[in-house]
Amino acid sequence: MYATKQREILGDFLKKNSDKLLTVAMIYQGVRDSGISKSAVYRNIAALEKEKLVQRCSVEGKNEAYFRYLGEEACHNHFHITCTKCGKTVHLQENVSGKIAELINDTSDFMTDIGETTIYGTCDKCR
Amino acid sequence: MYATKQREILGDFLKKNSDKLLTVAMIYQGVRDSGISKSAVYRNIAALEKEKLVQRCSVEGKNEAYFRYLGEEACHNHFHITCTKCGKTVHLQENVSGKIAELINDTSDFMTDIGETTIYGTCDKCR
DNA sequence: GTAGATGCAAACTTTTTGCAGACTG
DNA sequence: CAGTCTGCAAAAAGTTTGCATCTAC
Repeated sequence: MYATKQREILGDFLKKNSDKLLTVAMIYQGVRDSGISKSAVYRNIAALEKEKLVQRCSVEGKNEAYFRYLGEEACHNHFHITCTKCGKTVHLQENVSGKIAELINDTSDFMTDIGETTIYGTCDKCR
Repeated sequence: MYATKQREILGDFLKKNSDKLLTVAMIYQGVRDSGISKSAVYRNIAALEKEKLVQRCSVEGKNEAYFRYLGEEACHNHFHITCTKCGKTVHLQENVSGKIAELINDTSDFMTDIGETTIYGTCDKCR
């Protein structure tokens, strides 16, 4: 994966908005002035998704794909909680995340994939 | 919401496949012979989603919407775990689910919405 | 009888792809 | 220089909608 100017622009934008859920339209809106095409956004998002640096998710009632940036290394070791009302996302403490994963692994036939999971809820502002 | 024949067909199909993630294409494929149009599938799925009887989710690398049936009352009181490899879904024990929700609520500013959350992992067969 | 559902086809939105030219290493 | 990426525009895929008709209550 070459370090192109477009990729850098996209990466910067994603990092800056890692506490939100973004659609391709939102991303494109935010970076088009820096000079990057919609196809490049699609192609790079797809690449980042394969590398697990970006996570695809869905929002109730919406048909477009939403994405969240998970670029930081540490993000694979803790759960993310997203507000179903406003999309705000926070990182759950790592020790709590581990405890939860353990509980699940012990009481089911599944091995939890923390990085793939998003917990939904309501943030204090939206309550 | 009238109890139409189409709705019944759709409901039966969803119940029968509540341990899988389904796309509209899959659903339509499974019910078209019973006599139900694609629009009716879309419209009814949307209605069921609003009623929280069906949950929208996404699958890595796929752009279409996936759905899971959550029709049973009890399904709102426990987490669901879905295998990222094969889509198989199981219900996590209710007391464990409660414990997890409590942990999250106590260590973050969020109130967990169990019904909205799907935990991802790998099932024993896929490991 | 009336409000609500359906089917069909057309419209729309979102995503993917082919290709020629540009850039990275 | 070779392999990869980009932008554009066209194509494809997935979803929604208008309307006439039919059905549930």
